[in-house]
Amino acid sequence: MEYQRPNVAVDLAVLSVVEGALKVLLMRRDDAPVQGWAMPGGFVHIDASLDETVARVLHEKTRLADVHFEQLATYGAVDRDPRERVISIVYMALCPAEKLLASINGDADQVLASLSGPDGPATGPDGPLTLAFDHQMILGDVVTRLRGKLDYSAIGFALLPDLFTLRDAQIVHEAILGHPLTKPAFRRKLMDRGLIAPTGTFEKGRAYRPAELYQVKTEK
Amino acid sequence: MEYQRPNVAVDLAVLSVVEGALKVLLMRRDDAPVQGWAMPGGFVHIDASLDETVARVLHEKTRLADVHFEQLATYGAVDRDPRERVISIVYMALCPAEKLLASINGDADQVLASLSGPDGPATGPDGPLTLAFDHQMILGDVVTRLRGKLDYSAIGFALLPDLFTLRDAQIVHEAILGHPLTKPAFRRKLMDRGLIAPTGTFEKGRAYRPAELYQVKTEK
DNA sequence: ATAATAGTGTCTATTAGACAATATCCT
DNA sequence: AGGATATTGTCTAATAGACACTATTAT
Repeated sequence: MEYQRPNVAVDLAVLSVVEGALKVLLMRRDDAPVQGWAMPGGFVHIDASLDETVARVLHEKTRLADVHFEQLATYGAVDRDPRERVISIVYMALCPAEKLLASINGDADQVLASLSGPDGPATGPDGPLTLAFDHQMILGDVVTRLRGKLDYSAIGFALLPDLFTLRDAQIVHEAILGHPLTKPAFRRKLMDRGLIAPTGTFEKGRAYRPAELYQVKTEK
Repeated sequence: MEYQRPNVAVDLAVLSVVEGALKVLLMRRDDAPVQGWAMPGGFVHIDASLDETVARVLHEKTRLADVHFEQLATYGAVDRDPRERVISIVYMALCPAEKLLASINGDADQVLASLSGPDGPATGPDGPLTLAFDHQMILGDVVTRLRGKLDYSAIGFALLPDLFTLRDAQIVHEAILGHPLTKPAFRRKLMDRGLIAPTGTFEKGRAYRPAELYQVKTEK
């Protein structure tokens, strides 16, 4: 081998909108000298593609499967891991709230942290969290990218279940953008983009008027 | 070492707009079994950051320095290089035409290929080129990203010299987008975005009315 | 004066937000 | 019947394209 090779890892920003707030799944790290909360991650093996590695890490750390993910960026500062050189390819994994909550039930080494904006800290139930490595900075990039892709891609729908109301969609958009939207304009834009279609069925069990359920259009 | 580590390289899409056409710098590869034209690239050494590696490769392969570059994406299919596992972090380097033309003068192993769109082939002076590895697909992603960032970022100005006319800027935008723009709307949008400022000086040596020279605003 | 391009003004079509009215369902 | 939310309609402000007009410079 001509050159000494760096380690290559994938790190995952597992994202969801829970009760109107954008959340990311973090795991406790206690291996000295690296302490604090970190995104789940794992090394890229010599015979596994990046996508296969993401799926493997997702399953190992969260038991999640069939989750939409896409690449964010790659981070390679020499000393981002103080122990040895690690280049991290960061992916965003987007998951509906119910699905994520079912998969991380009751583990004290995991936390769903709130992300308020590109510059705000990741916040757990007891206040701001100390993040390991450069993960706080990366999560800033995550929010920026999410906001940027929200209205020209279908990325927001990956955070919703198969059937959802327009109100659900609005809550997801507002959580990512960090500010409220007006209902008629939001509704029009969503319909005009042609990505979703009404199903003719309605939600049940609500105290008041039920909303129609929509789904993402499959193909065209 | 617990796992066998993959090679990590950076590949550069060195881009410019020359005579109204979007161009990318490609280099001939004759090492069997990999043949065809490829983006310049190089391995990431254990003690060099990604940005340092990009600057090093730029200088080694093109003698260019002080060029704006930004990360595109990372490609990691297991067999994208048939010889051994290589994960490539691809950067776009954006360069004004005069500067690029001065740096690649007269080298037969280099070509400035035209990029017509996300799906069109890279085309040299004698027709479509055969690209090595997955570089044809990557160049499709390059064009898509360029087009996407064109009107919410300052990326287009990195392809212009320090002083430029609004006509120059329009030519660059049209080359990237692949379709003509209307002059008043383009002019208004550029001015409204507040990224550039008139200098009060004018171009010289034109047969007809000279246009005012603009520059990118430094800070605010 | 003329050719050719620089730069500006106006009209219109589209889009997005604010606001309000009506519709519907559960209790 | 009443409360709360769903859904729709209208008005207005901002934006972008089309088109036409005026301005300026070299020859």
